[in-house]
Amino acid sequence: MISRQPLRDQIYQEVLALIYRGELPPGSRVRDTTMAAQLGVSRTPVREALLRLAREGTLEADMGRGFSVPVLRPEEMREIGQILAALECLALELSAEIPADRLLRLREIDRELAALRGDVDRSVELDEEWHRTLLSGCPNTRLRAMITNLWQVPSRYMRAYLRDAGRVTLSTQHHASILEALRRNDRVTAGERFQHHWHRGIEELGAWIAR
Amino acid sequence: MISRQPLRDQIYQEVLALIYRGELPPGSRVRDTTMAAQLGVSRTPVREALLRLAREGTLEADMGRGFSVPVLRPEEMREIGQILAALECLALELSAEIPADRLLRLREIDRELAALRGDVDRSVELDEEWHRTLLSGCPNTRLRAMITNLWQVPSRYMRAYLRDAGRVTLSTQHHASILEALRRNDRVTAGERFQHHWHRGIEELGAWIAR
DNA sequence: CCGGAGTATACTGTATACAGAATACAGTTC
DNA sequence: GAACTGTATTCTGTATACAGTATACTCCGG
Repeated sequence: MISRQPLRDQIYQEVLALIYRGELPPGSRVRDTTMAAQLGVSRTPVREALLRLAREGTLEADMGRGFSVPVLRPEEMREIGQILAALECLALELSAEIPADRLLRLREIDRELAALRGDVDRSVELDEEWHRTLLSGCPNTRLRAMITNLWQVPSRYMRAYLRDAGRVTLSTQHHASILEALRRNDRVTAGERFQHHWHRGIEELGAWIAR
Repeated sequence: MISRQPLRDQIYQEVLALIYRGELPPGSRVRDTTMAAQLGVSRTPVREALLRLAREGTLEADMGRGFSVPVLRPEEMREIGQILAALECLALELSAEIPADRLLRLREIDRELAALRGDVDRSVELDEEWHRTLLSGCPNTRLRAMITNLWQVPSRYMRAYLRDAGRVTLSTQHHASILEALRRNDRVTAGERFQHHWHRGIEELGAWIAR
């Protein structure tokens, strides 16, 4: 079965990648006509992609003034962080006991993450994959999709932070302590540690943005 | 200050209202060209509105086959219900103590809700307003916006249910018990009752859809 | 040398046009 | 009479065109 994806979805991915890679830095305007020319498509699917990104918080849309990459605000990161912490905890609660092979896979990702030095994009990707893997057993499809979508905001913040601060030590020790609780199937403790993990991350990013 | 709203937003509201009112029943296809002609605008802003509705779950978008109003599935209601229960609880936790005048306003809405007989749309609107009012003190703007957006799914289900079942007794007694806990500023109990409220609602709707 | 008004340019928001795919229907064959 | 195939029509997805508005630049006055 071959899959035909609408242009808007491919463009969506492409623009997201551009923002993630640091081209299109915060504050820069995104002109649909320019983007269309750059990607070799027309404005219509580009605008559809940009409108979606705007609704998801990765872009800003001012009436009559088009789209721009929003500047990083500690507030925004805090708000999204609170939401994601709650939703990921919920997803964990709704999941059945995490099977051993998945716990193994999670440890493996952490190892790879710890071994990385300097590759910002790969680091954040691995962190995201860790969370996705952890919650992959949650039967609430809609919830999983929402979490994946919301992640693009922290993703943006983390990439900017790591790139700027040079610090590529994503807190794998937090991950480890969460896994430890899960290995005992102690969901309550795991949830608490999850919350703690998020709050620490928010604080760290907030302090950095405040400069 | 006059507000110029993009057409796509006005159309968004309009189509949403059409679905809510029961025109465009579940399963019916929504053709952008027809809708555009009906509203006296072009296809472009219509498609932008429909794409947004599709991303929010109020419409379905099949590649190459356009848009349609999804049929009601107990699964979907359960999934959204779990998410909304968690998010509204979070919003309540993040809120400062509910001031007396807001508690009064909430009681007033409940009274109005109890007095209604048969007006489905008004009932659901009031129920939504009750929740919006309750959480209006939450400082997490993003969270509030998300909750409002997510509500369109339960809204659709509740309207269909009430219209079909004829039963217009939206559980105001649950509301009352939640308010009672809040009056004592007992957030934990209020949260628990909130969860209970949602779960009962989900069960009720689920049982009805299963027929 | 600085500030403001006017014009020119560029860009957004919306409308229309076009191409390819999906569906429905009819004709033909078994 | 039923099933399949070819064709016509409709509709989606994408491209292009147009109009109104915001921005930038220049020219003039102070």
